[in-house]
Amino acid sequence: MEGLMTVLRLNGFDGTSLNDMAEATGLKKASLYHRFPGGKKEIIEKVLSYVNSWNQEHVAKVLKASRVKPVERLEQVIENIQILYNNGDSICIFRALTLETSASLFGLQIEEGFNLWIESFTQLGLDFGFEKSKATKMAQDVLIRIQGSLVVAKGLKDLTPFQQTLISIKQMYIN
Amino acid sequence: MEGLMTVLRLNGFDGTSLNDMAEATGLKKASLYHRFPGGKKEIIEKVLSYVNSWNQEHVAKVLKASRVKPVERLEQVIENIQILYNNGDSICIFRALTLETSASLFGLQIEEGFNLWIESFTQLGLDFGFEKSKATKMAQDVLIRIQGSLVVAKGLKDLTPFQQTLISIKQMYIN
DNA sequence: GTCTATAGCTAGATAGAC
DNA sequence: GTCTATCTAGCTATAGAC
Repeated sequence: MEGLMTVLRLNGFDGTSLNDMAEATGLKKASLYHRFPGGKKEIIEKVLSYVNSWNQEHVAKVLKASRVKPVERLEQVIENIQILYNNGDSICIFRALTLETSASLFGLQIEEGFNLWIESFTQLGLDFGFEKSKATKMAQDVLIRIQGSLVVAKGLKDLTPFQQTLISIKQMYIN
Repeated sequence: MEGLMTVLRLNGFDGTSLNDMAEATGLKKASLYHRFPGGKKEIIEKVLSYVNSWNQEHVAKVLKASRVKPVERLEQVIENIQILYNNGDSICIFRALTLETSASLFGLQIEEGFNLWIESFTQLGLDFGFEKSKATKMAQDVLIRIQGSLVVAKGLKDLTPFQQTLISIKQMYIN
């Protein structure tokens, strides 16, 4: 799954061939078809399920841990986000899969992933003491800025936009 | 050029075939090779040059028009951005071309496009009276938020993140 | 459950008529 | 400068041995 995620983030739907996927998993093409009879589409669906489990575990669960102080939750999640995106060098798989064909195939799972982030960060905002509408707006802003900074970092070949964005997100909640 | 831009934004580098491009232009494949001997790569290079000319004309030139009041420049540019991205429904071509293969092929032109935006919005910030470092930071933030809101809008199938982002960008400079 | 071999198709690219 | 026809390579997917 990790290997599949990597090639998909690098090359997107049309740019990732079944040969690439075979190489990434160490299996041959026919073996992939044995495990995923639905072919390329099913493989990616399973990868996206894996990604959303990761989000559930390393984003949602952390942000909603009501026993932990909000500041600590935020810091933990930011650390996880840095790992997920490899300090800004790795593209978000949802971004890589939101071109025409792939968006129509996997739109529901992508929507689910984004909504999970927004929902979790909204809870964090509430626990920080912001009111509902403000907390929601902040959560959307977090998602927008992270996604945007990844695009810009890649385009400028400079990871500082991503890193500064994480800092300014922290300040959004703390100041 | 407009037609080529459209298919490229929708499908990206690997997802856009020469047949798609032929259909988008009304020419046959062989005619495309006559006009662009370098094939797919050269076609996209020319499209990106066209895009950067558009940016020069409809973003940079507008934002740097020192005779016009900064507020009016900002409003004009936001209107142009809305048209460019079709109210948030159309992906940025730079975003569609920043996967592995295409990023390495067209990285310089993409970087050029992003830098033009940042530079132009920095000038706007200066003319609004912000100091240099603040104006630069705001300009980067504008680019990040626009790109991010396009990603999120597409992922959520909801254009409001993009539209609200344009509003909040206006407020960034005016308030 | 993994593999080799291959089918059927479309990709990018070229040759050459008009 | 546009076209039809065609090349080779790679694609997704399948058949069938082990």
